[in-house]
Amino acid sequence: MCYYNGQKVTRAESIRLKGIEKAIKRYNFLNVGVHNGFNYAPCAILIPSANGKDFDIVQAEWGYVPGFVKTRTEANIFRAKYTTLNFKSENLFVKENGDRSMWADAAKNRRCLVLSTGIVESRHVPKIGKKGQELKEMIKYPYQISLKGQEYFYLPGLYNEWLDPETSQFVITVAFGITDSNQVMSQIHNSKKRMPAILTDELAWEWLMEKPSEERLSQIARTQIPSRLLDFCTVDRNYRTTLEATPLDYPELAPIDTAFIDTEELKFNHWPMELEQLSDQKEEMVLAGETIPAYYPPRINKQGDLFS
DNA sequence: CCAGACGTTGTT
DNA sequence: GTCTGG
DNA sequence: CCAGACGTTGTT
DNA sequence: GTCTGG
Repeated sequence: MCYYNGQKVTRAESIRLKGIEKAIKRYNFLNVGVHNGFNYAPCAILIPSANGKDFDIVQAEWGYVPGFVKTRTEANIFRAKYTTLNFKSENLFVKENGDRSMWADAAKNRRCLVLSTGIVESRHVPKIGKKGQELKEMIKYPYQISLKGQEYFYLPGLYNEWLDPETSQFVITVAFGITDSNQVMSQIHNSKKRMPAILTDELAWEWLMEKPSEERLSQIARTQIPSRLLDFCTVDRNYRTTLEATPLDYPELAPIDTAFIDTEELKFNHWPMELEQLSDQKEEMVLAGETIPAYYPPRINKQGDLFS
């Protein structure tokens, strides 16, 4: 799984996908180093534009809420009960038991892309006792993982929307797909060997704009990026309060093994052997004109009462 | 994912 | 330790 | 028929 | 809303 995602596009003035650019400078929710999924914070997603030939960048709450939920209160109750920050890409249309999955309708009709500038996962290392023995207690070392040479990348998302009758806000909620981790991610996220699917621009476009078969959509959602295309570094443990992934070295920590990297078997070999460098050589983002403020959802407990 | 609770009673 | 709520 | 679930994990 | 389990 993956519950911490960065959307800190500080250097680019636009988001590009397959040659199409959209300005982002008016969206102030796009400059966040780490979104905490459990805050259902506003985040940026790409959805197809009305003409079907282009995309729009819109705001969504991270934490998918299914269609039968129509009010903020019901949504909060649902989210308090279920974790819908991610969907298992293996279960995009069909559950393990063969039933149609809860995601199927969105997978067919409401696909989107979740922008990422780096995800955060923790590596669990056993504490060492006084006599050098491994203890059951784990020390957690957070890592930020990103894509070599790219300022941002795309995760396959599913969204849903409802008109909140209380606030007249149009609410979009979103989840992104996770798959088996590759060899590097298995060492970092070693407690649960899962990671988000990371898409090439080609696959992102196909997921967002085309009408692939269920089989093909499942395949795209399960895309497993090769280890050698990932960048990673340890970051400061306070990332959840600062909402920033600040690189920090932990000298006591054994390095991640990358000796295998050229021979890693690619299970879902959608990725080109060499990643084309998109090289966003853009200047510092200049906030100009009117800024669209982020809308933070009200928090409501199980009784439906507001709290801060 | 982390932080915090972790018990009993009564009550429309 | 383990479960739950956010 | 109604009541309840509807998600992700986990495991040596 | 819709499906499943009892």
